[in-house]
Amino acid sequence: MCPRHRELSPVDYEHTCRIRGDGGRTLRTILDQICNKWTLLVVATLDQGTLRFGDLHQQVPGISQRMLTLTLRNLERDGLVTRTVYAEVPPRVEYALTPVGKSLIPPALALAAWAIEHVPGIEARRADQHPSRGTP
Amino acid sequence: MCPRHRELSPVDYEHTCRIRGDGGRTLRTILDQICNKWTLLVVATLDQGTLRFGDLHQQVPGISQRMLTLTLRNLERDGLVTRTVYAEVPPRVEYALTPVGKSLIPPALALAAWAIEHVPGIEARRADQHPSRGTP
DNA sequence: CTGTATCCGTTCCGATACTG
DNA sequence: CAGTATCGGAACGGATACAG
Repeated sequence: MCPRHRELSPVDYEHTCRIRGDGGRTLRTILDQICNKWTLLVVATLDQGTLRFGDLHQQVPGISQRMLTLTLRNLERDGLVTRTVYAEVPPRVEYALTPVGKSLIPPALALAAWAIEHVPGIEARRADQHPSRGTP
Repeated sequence: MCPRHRELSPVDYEHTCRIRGDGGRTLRTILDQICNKWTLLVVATLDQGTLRFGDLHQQVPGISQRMLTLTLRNLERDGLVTRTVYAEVPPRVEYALTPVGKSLIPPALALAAWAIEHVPGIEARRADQHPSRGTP
């Protein structure tokens, strides 16, 4: 335990160090992973079950073909989704969550719940402070 | 409930829709907010209690003065932290979490716990797939 | 001590065109 | 259907210098 934390209560220490940990490196690794605007939404969408590329493209609103491909490639590389190619004409490719991928859903839910509860208030604040610039 | 979700089980529907919600807009709002590399670390650091600008600069490893200022200004604008200026020489400015800011800690913990559990495996996968650069 | 202003390279990502 | 390739604008963020 680092000296600065000696006087914190156990619960505070647990909070602080679990998040800040190794100088934030572990947390930043996952943030780098999920914070690219699309990853979490793709994972959440795949929580429904196996989906084809085209289905994902339809169900994740606003994602471009390029970003969907890149996102899925990263998720596959990290072992969060599986990619199954069927040698048919026309081609069919199916994506599904691995157990590791599924395990990301509950933390994502916690974040989503927080967002649903607090984002409206945050946006109201922003609107108050920048009356001209709102949601485009 | 949208037509595509009619046949999902209630729990699946709850999962999917709580995350994907309004086309992912609410979730993306908070992701845009916390995914800027520093916000979550600053919030986690402030979980200790009130801190001065210089303390934060020391305790968040690697953050630049500029990014700390910008991050704190955004958090203040969104009502997650308070900023208190004391008219002294030299000046003293203290930052603290608001209740809304504190409420972000538990979801952040859930994410951090996931990262601590799974990031090592993910990095091992990446290392396997990119063994070395420059092998002849 | 607590910032602001400016420069500037890097990364992100949308649009578009093309392919098996 | 399921990608890949390329371009270019925009945003991110580090370094540095300057200021109240």
